[in-house]
Amino acid sequence: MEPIRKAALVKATIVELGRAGSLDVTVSQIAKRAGMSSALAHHYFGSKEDIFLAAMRHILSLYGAEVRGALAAVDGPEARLQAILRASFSPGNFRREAVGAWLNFYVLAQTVPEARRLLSVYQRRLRSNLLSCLRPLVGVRADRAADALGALIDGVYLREALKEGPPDSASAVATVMEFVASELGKRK
Amino acid sequence: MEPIRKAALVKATIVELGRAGSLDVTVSQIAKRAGMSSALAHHYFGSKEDIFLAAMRHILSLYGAEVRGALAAVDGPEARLQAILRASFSPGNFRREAVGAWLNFYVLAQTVPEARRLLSVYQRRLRSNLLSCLRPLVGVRADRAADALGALIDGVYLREALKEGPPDSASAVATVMEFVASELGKRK
DNA sequence: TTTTTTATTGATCCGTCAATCAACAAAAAA
DNA sequence: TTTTTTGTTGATTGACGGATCAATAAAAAA
Repeated sequence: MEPIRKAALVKATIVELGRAGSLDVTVSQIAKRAGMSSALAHHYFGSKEDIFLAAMRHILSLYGAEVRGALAAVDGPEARLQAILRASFSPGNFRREAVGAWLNFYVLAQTVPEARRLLSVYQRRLRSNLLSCLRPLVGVRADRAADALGALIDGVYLREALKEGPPDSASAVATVMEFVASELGKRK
Repeated sequence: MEPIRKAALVKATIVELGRAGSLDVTVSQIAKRAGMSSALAHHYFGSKEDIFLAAMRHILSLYGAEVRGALAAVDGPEARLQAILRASFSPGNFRREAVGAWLNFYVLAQTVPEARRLLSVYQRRLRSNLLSCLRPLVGVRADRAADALGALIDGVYLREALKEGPPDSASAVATVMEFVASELGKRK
């Protein structure tokens, strides 16, 4: 039962986090959505914080898997770059709940060291992925470009959280591609 | 007394928000830092939410003033663009507390309509400022570029919230400038 | 079959906190 | 001076929520 319950709770947490748009979500709400009592949630995870962290790990590993999959399917720095971006804004990651949850993970990271660590891991991995694509393309400028591109992706996520209506992957990718294209010196 | 007390509370709110890194700041904490009782805080502002909104307006208007001032001092689209960026990352805005507060305003905007409205106003104004600089420089690509640049600025703020140590204005501006430079087709 | 482990919940405890209120002080107006 | 307005707080209320616990059922092991 344990793995099933935990998975249900993690999923429910992400939904509730996205719905509420803040960390002010009660364990009872989460448990209810996952179809169990709050006591059971506490039984499997020790605390509310642990539930949040599990949800964070889930989203992060989902994202990681998607990127890895996309990278495995293509060849060459430009194609790889594009793959990373498409994965970053794929419907799996770039959806209301996930975006809402994401924003809150940043907040969580302000107070919970483990959350901060997880977010740092994500940032470092993204950076190193971007760097390996950019280095062959823009040489020494790759470092700065990777920083900018990473920040840009996060910024697009952040702004999506404010918009209403369903997220628009295509437009998000287009916005980021605009940056990449000009960075690579290609004008259409 | 009213304006003095209110100002003190607003300032204290920003400090506490930055310190805690979340909206989980009690009225008592804020009031204490501002040198008064929580009851008095409630007396002058009706509710905690009003205090947050006042703090938000304060930061936003501070930012607006800085940008306006910087714009008034220069001429020509490129110089104006640079002025906006320098103002965005000037020590006045780009400091620990303000950045921490900023992140939380995004969270607040998820639930409080007025907060969302304020943030939208900021975004629109920034966008229109950027657009007026970019249009003469990159023509039809200006729209997308303005979106990207706006998101990039927010993204740099977001990431700053995660870093430890004092914010580094220079490096932030450099990162964003990297984008602008390549957008304008200028390689160094 | 008896015993132990696992799954589950309702009720409850304990702390926190926004908001209110009664009371008091002090300045301003009458 | 008396009265009113303004400034201020300690104490209290009422609600909420994380965590714990006692109790029950059901499955697994002995």
